[in-house]
Formats: sequence, structure tokens, C-alpha cells
Amino acid sequence: MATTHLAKYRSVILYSMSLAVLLLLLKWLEWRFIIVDYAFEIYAGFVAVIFTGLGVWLALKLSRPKTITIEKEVLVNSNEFVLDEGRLTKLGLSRRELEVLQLMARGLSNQQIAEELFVSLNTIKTHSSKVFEKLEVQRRTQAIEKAKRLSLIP
Amino acid sequence: MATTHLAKYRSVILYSMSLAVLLLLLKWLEWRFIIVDYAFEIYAGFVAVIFTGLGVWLALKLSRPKTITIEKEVLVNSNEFVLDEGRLTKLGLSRRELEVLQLMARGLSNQQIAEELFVSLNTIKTHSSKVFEKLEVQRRTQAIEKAKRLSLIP
DNA sequence: TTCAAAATCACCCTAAAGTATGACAGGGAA
DNA sequence: TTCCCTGTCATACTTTAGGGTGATTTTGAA
Repeated sequence: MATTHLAKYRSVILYSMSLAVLLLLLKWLEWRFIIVDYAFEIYAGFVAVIFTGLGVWLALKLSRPKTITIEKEVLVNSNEFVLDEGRLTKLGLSRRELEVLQLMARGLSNQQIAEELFVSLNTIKTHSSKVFEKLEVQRRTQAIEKAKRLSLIP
Repeated sequence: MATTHLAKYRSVILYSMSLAVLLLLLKWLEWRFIIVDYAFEIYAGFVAVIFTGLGVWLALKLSRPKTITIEKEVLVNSNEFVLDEGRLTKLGLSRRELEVLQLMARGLSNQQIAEELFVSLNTIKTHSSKVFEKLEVQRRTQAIEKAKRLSLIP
């Protein structure tokens, strides 16, 4: 960006100096009464050149920059767990089934889960079977792994 | 962007029409021998206006777009996992046992782990039993949970 | 109120997981 | 060389998990 600016300024300065030299040259020629007949055309040429430059300058100065948005991934440790409710309903997992899944992930056996939830072992078996069906897995370890991947459990 | 272009084109058209009208007007005036004395200045004005426009056009056409980069934060779970080797040796877990633990965490059954590692099912049972001993747990789900907590697996 | 989904429980059976014990080979350190 | 750890495998047994089926009760939405 800085180099670009410098280059632009250099161009402008060179441009101006060239014009100045040309102007002096013309003035000198005018003094010599040589090109008086062409004074009009030369003047017009000057005007053309100068105003072309003015136009360029105006355009560069006033044109709004064309913005390009670049999404840059910034790594952020987002450890806070947020349950993906959308996926939950999409899979058709009920509250109780999710509850069983969570306790599973904490390493509890079916018996322990049953005691934790004050229901029978058979009930937990039913729930876990449904969880496996809905998650399309065969084992509790797979269920845990998939549930973590799907943001159903932390 | 489209509207901007339309607006620009509209401006150009209006500009051109205005110039045309002005030109006709001047021609008419010239015909009337009124403004003959100012023909030079008017011509110069024309040139100035036209070449300003040319300059603007050139600049817009040829200038590279000024880009503005906008960094957008995208939350990424970048919890790059680093194995806690210290804890590993402290627990006395061998390489093979860790390997079995990792495959366990991916939801594989003992049979699948055995096939993955080209050893017998009994060998995996032995390994997993030792893992449970060293992690002081009773079940594989507990082992997975504890190993994750202890940064032994991702 | 009615009805479907959710939740509960039981029984039976198979598969998988886990425990206990013993054995053997290879590699590396004392 | 000896000895211990690791890795391997086997057998036998118990426990837990998982699948299938059927049944009853609760509950929430139409």
C-alpha cells in the first residue's frame, strides 16, 4: 500500500515537472514569435492534458474503494458447550433418551443409570436401544463418540 | 454494484446530453455572431470538461480496485490435542495400551480393535483389562471419559 | 376429549465385555 | 546372563450390553 502511494506520487511529480518544462519551452517559443499561429492548439493541448490529469486525480481520490470481504478464520477456544437442538429434533431424540445418553457418556453402566433416574434396568435398556437406533450405531461407545461429534453432549 | 453502475451510466448520459445541448446552444450563438470573441475560451472549456471526463473514465477503467480486507472471526474448535506424556508415564500406560484405548474411544468393539491391530481378541481383552486397572475404572466408557479428562486421548 | 408419542416395565435370548489365571517369547537394563 | 516388562495368546467363567417383542401408563398437543 505504501509503495503504491509512493509510486503514484512519483508519477504525479514527474508529470507536473514534465508539464512545467513543456510550459517553459512553449513560453520561450512564444517569445520567439515562432509558434504564435499554433498558440490556440497548444493551449488546448495543455488544457486537455491538465484536465485529463485532474480527472484521473478526481476519480482516484473520490471513487469509493471496491471492498472485498475476506473471511479469515480466527482460532478461538470455544469450550462452552451448546446443545445442538436442531440436530436433536432432526434425530427425534426425546428428553429422556438424551438424559440416558449423557449418563452413558459419563461412564455409568445401565444399572447405575437406572438407579440415577429411579427407573428399572429394563427401562434403561429400552431407552438405550432407541438411542442406538436413532444415532444409527450398535454400541454405547459409538453412541458417545457420535453424540459428541454431533454436539449432543459436551 | 449493479445500481452503482446504472447510476454511473446515468450520470454519463446526463453529462453527455448536457454537453450536446450546450454545444448546440453555442453553435447557435456563434451563428448569431455574438460570442465569436469568446470562442477560444468556450472551446477551451469544452476541452477541459471532455478531458476531465476522459481522465475520470480512464482512472476508473484502469485503476486496480482498492481492496479492504475485513477479518471475520469464525469460531473454530481448535483444541489441538497434545498428549500428556507425563501423566502417561505416571500411570504406567504402555504404548500398546494407549493404542487400544484410542481405538476404544473411537467406538470400536474389542473384536474390531483386534482386527485393526492384527492380534487376537484375547490379547485385546488383556490390554483393556490392564488399561482399566491403571486408570482405576471398571468399564470402557469410564476409561474413555477419564482418558479424555486426563488428556490421554483427544 | 381423543390420540399418538413418550415413558415405563418385563421376559428371553445372544453377543460383547470384563475378570482371573496361566503361559511363552522377545528386548533391554542391571 | 539374569530378570523384569511388554506383548502375545488361551481357557474358563461372570457380568453387562444389546436385540426383539409385547404390554401398560403418562402426557402433551390437536
